[in-house]
Amino acid sequence: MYPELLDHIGKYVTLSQQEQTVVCQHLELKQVKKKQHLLQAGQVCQGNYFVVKGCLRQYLINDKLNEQIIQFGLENWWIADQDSLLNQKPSQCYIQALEPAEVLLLPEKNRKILFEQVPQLESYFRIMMQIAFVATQRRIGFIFNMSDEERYRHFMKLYPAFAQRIPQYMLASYLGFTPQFMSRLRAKKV
Amino acid sequence: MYPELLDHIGKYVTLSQQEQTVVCQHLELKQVKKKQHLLQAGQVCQGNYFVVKGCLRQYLINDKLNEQIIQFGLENWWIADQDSLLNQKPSQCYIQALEPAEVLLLPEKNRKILFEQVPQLESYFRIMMQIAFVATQRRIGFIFNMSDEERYRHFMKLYPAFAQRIPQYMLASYLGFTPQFMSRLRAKKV
DNA sequence: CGATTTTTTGAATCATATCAACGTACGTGG
DNA sequence: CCACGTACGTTGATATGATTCAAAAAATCG
Repeated sequence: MYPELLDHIGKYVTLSQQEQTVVCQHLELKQVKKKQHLLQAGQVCQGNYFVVKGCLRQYLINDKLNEQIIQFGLENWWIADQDSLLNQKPSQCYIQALEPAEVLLLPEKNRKILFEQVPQLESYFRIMMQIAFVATQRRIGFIFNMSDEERYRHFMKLYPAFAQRIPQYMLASYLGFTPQFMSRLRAKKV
Repeated sequence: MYPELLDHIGKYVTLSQQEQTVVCQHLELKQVKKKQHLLQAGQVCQGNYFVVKGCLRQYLINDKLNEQIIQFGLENWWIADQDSLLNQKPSQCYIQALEPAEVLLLPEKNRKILFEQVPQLESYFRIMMQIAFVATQRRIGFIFNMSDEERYRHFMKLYPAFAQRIPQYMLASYLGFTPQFMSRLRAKKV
């Protein structure tokens, strides 16, 4: 049984004891080493990963051969390449552990079987997607309506602890500017 | 019966004749005049709108009192403020028709009832959210990895017809730059 | 047709990138 | 456990893409 995940699901839908057991039977617990990849560009994404412990990033390599971070994956959140999953096509991105991590994999083929047995999960995942969509839309709003400096300060205010956890250049990449610029922002008195 | 929507649903899940009828019974057809709003900031979003005909935009007013377009809604696509719907909170944005339009409203309270009667719809909406999420994530990739000019040319190549349908300054807003800059891009020889 | 909305153009300015060099920290093998 | 190499962070000078403000020109609408 995986209490972290079951607790998370419990916030959105109600599962019986038996359903909880069925859910856990369809998952695979994976220990991931720092810097290890769960997904590499070119592969079809195996399924959805629930982060029990640790911190992951999803990124792609752009035309200038720079890494561009699309998203971070933290405790009690899902991470996957939904595009690759939905269309069963090779991914364009990478998912990598930034710290030693523990994740639960819900393999895509198990997902389909599981959703038939526990239909509430369809609802749970619909809500997860809705939340992810809203968050991403909001991020676009920030990108367009705030300067890089504002966005940086906003992020630091919201997630000061998280910023400590990752190298600065990764945060710069996520926020959409260069590490040099970020260094200047930090140097600047507020 | 609303064939456009039923066709669309049919691409993702299978509904019986009777289920199709039930779905349509929970919808409200609305004729929307040009410039009319389906949602105003401060209101709780009424539900999901399926665009049968016409073109809508979802936008917010930023700190500098400029309109920032978050998304367009075209034929055979859904538009709504998911944040407002999910959390039943007042919206921060507007949804407005750019042309005389015809939309189907699935009111939020009907949605819940309907999903119980036709569980495949939960799956259908899960997929809609997943598609929307992927599209928005991809948009962030474009914003970070392409210059404004590249993004403009990319958009024009993908959706030349759509670009004709809306004022330039709205496309500029969607792409994240000023109308003046867009005018200069157009003036420039390719 | 006049009124409003949308697009264009010019000049000045600003935010951020780029390139390059140097400083620091950190983890890995000897 | 130290030393070395690599990864990460800082700083300065210069370049550039995009914004701003202002005004005129063009298109659209009732």
